[in-house]
Amino acid sequence: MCETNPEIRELFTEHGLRCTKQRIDLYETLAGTKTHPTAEELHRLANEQCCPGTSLATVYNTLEALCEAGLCRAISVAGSGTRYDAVVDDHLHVVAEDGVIVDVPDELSARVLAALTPEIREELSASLGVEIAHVDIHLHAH
Amino acid sequence: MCETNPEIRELFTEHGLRCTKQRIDLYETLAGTKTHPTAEELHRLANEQCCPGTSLATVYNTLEALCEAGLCRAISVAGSGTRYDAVVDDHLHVVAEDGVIVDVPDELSARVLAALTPEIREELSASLGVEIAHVDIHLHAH
DNA sequence: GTACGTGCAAAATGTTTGCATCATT
DNA sequence: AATGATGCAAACATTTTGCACGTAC
Repeated sequence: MCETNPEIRELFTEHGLRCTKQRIDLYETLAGTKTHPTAEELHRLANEQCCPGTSLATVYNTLEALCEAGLCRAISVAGSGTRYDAVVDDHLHVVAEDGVIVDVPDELSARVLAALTPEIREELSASLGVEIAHVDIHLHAH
Repeated sequence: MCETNPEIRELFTEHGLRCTKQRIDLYETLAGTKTHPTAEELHRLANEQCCPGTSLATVYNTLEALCEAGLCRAISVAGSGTRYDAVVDDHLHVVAEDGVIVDVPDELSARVLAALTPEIREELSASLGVEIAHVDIHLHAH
């Protein structure tokens, strides 16, 4: 790892992001984990793995820039801070009682998401005047 | 309003909650709004409407007790704190860009929630080893 | 009377900001 | 060279905690 990946440089440029060492490393670290880390966890991970000296403020700034650019998603669960996910396609999350977040396999996710048909989106648009940009589904386990 | 409602006393007793003036007023205030207030907003509302002197710490304590007892739900949206909802039946929320949360009409909610069939729950249980207690669906508007 | 809830203030936590320096374009 | 990103520390917002007092059971 460590800021050399040309695909990421291209991805960033396409999305109007400047290619700094920190951003690339943070994105690569985030994309390389399945644990939906918090900002603090990502900070720790990145500093251990490749980028010592990266500040927490930069992690927050970078995550915001990535979210704004559409390259990551913030996931918020009551009681366990904000977590981040480099997978931006709609998919379901299972939230364990301790706040740990696990992805639902794509095939199962797709079957649930299929319920949000164009007709339902249209009815939402008609009754509430909103267009749905993306969907967050949390299944709370017990 | 104001701590006289016998139905709420009964509800609390059934759920093992002690019936204090503050808890009853806070619950009644929360149940009487559709705005999914934050703890701060609920604190302000309750102090204006009936219960001056109620402290913010008590609001937090009470909300936690209510959630634990199953009488309210915490809703968390990235970037806009934790909000609370006295409606504990599964239903969808639309999240506006400014963080405001609006309920999706029951009929539409039910049609989406119907996608979480017993078969899908079973597959989740089999593949991830989890039982789903409740579901949070946020439709993000743009 | 005992166990639990409340209010206050202080502390802990999580996130944002201002500013000087540095890197990318 | 100009614009924007970084790191640090301080500020800020939100939530939790300790403790003395009060209330429900």
